[in-house]
Amino acid sequence: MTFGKGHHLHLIDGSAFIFRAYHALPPLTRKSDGLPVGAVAGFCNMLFRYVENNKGPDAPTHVAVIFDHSSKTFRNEIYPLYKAQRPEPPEDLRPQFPLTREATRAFNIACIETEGFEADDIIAALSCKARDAGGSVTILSSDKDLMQLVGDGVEMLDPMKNKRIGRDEVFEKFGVYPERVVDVQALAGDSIDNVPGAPGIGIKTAALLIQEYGDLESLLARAGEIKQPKRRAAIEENAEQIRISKRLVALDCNTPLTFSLEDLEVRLPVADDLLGFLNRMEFRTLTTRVAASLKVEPPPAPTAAVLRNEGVPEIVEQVEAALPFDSASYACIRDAEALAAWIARIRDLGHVAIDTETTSLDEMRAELVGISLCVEAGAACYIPLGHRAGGGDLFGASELVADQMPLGLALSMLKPVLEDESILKIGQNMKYDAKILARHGIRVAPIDDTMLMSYAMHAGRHGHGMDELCDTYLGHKPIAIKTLLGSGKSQITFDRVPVEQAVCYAAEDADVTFRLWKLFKPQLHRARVTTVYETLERPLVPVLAEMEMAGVQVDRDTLSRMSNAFAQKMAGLEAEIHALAGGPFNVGSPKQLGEILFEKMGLPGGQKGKNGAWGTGADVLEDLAAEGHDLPARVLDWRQLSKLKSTYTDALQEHIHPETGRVHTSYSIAGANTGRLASTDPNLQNIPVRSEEGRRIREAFVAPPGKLLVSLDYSQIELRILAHIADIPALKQAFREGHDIHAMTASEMFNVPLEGMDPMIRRQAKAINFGVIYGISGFGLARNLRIPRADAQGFIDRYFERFPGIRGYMDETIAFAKANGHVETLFGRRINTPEINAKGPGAGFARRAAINAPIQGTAADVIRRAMIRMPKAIRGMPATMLLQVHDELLFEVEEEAADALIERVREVMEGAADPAVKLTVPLTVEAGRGLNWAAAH
DNA sequence: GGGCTCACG
DNA sequence: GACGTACGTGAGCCCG
Repeated sequence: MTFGKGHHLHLIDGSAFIFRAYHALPPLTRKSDGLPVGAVAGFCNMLFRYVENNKGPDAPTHVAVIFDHSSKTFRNEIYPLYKAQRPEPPEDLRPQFPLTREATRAFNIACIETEGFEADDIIAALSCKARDAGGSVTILSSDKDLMQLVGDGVEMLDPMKNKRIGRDEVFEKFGVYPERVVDVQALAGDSIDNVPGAPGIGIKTAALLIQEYGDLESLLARAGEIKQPKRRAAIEENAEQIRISKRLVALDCNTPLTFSLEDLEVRLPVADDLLGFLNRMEFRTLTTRVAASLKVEPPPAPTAAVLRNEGVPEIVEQVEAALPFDSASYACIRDAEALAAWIARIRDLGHVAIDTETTSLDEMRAELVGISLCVEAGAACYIPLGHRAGGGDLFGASELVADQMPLGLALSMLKPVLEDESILKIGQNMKYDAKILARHGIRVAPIDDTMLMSYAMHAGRHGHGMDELCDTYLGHKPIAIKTLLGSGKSQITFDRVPVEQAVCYAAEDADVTFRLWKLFKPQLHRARVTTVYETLERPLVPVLAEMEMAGVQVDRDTLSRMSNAFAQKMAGLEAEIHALAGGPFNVGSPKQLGEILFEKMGLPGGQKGKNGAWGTGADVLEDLAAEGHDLPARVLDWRQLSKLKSTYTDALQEHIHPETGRVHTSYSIAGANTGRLASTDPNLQNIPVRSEEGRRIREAFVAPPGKLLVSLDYSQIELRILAHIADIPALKQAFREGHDIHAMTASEMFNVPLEGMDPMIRRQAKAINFGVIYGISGFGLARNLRIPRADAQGFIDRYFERFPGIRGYMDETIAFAKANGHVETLFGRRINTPEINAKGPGAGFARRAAINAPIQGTAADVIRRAMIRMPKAIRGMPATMLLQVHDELLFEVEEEAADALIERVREVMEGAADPAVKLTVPLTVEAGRGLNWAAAH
């Protein structure tokens, strides 16, 4: 049949699949002869998954996998340097190229490559041809060079993210629609493919220019009109180079084809061919899997070796992770006999993935509704325990639905397993489940946590939530909780979800967790982060769980009184503000305030932001207030009170637990990229302290009768770490001798004596010290100190002159990040820096973040080490660790034991780097105590 | 739901 | 002459 309307062509970017597979998998070899086959294995998994996922009514009618033939193409005649700096493919990948072609043919999918052309050219020609014939096209690739083809029935699909790329997505990426993408690419160039472009012009700028001038030729013709001289020169002087670049990136619909679209019609795999190939490759598990899918007997293994029993575990894991998900296969456990069978299986295997379903995300209030277990990929079950009938009476109470195990019985059966030292419990964000189970008297141990594994390997690359990990690494979108619970006002709690639905959702979560674990466990080692995971991530889980469950006592009356006082003051201020403005308006609306200040009142110095709104930040208002304007001064006061009231005195009261009378925050271990913790619900890491008025909120954080709050914090820990890492003798000596580090810096920089130093000079040195930690810039320092930029730059220059090691540290860190795509802390924590080679303003952000990360991250590692050692160190003392605020730990302790506690904790904190890292500066800890947090700090 | 503003280290 | 910039977070509010 002639290809035409109603037909749908899939074009698979084969080369991208291969490289993806190669880098995603460990270097596997064929058992019988050592032939490298890792990439082939991954490639086959991807093809199998593709075939399985494309069977329904929406299935394509035509499909082809397109490969690059060789590295030399017609583009090298246009520009000899094109892709010239591209490294040769790795030694163990090269022999796998022909095998991937063979694999494609084994799947009975058209396999296409043409001498002298890139895969992209063939994809372009096929897309055009199919589109012109009236069919639709999906290109399975995430290659930006193909985005110019999108539109008119042609779309792309990123196969890893399962994300559709249409015209709008292209616009998002390039700032122009597909037909102008080549213009933008021609201007921006591409350092990876060696497309020269215009120097200093990145995608952002190129898009702006094309948007303004319409297209590339108009831009080149009117280049003289460009206002910014640098850009103008870059374009005027490189016009020819830009035109060449355009020819390099433009894909040609007329690339010759030696076959017709009809040749690409979808064909079913021929069982003998496909199984024969897979078997020859010795992909045992995949062979079995494919045979099952084709409903034929798997062929006997070619050798006696059965991979599962004889090692090469990774390949089994990879293949297992890729098995299709089947929610119909999940079991629902309703009686002790069935549960006993699963427990026996768990004991046999020595591990289990577990997930709890509850009525709330707040572990301190959540009620347990069910538990899911998974013992191997696809083998999962759900135990409903607390599901209730839909409606309920007036008070929301309702009966448990029938046919559920009694909660107590299930837990008493599971407890010995969950507490068994020889059985590994695997979870995604185990702190949550551990806390839920702890409330039922179960101490889960030992554990592994897939969220933390991902964090140890991929911090900075992407988030570590289960849905995202599953989609990214298993190519599967798990059932969204929203589909069960709904959202907004009509949202229900999990106990109201029908058991049948709950089984599919909950068991799948355990299944996903198990598969992620299978995948991540061997990868940790290859990423060299096993130690980080095992010493800085995993052991923190029980420590934080204890702290969160302990909570901190907060006095409701104190907060309530403060709220009332704030409300009164605010009302007064509001009246004054309205009077000054000559009419009422919403003081809390930056938009309205900006209009009042800069339009109605016509005050000077107003600046509009990028979306047309007047800036009304504190710095702007402070400047206005300093010029004697009353209204902005009052607004500043009002804002401070409003913040304190809504975020603290009001909101904190809501967080006091009805039974414990305490506030239980939750720390996310994998929240901040640098290794810091983040505190949520409520955030207890940003309780005011800098202003006198705000600091009083800390008076509401109290010690119970007979006890004291004790606070210990590291003094200048980040500067000390900088002094150590950058190896600055003067700084290190100052820290060893206990000098005032900022005064010392000022003395060194400005040649002034320490005695009788001007506080302003010291303040400037302090700002520079902090700036260095943040990846200093003249602009930033100038803004912070409110001095001219040239002066700020002068300070920085002098600083680098005096402490050349700092410069060295910065340069080396950037170079390391560029070469490796990540930076590291002293303890080996890895912070990925995917944007480090970006062009444009993003580059600055990435560079400063890369400079900051090892310093902030090392400090975070140090306090993590201290916290992990703390339970043992203070065992037997009448004391509890309550809170962490980045460089501070807060404890509650019986009065008489405060001295002993401080001594013990200080010892642990000051020695926390030992013995893994021998710091060449001392860490010192300052301690305070009192009846409330304000007094203890 | 994004942007603004502001609290902390 | 002004692409834009100090690093890392979370929460509450306004507004479309």
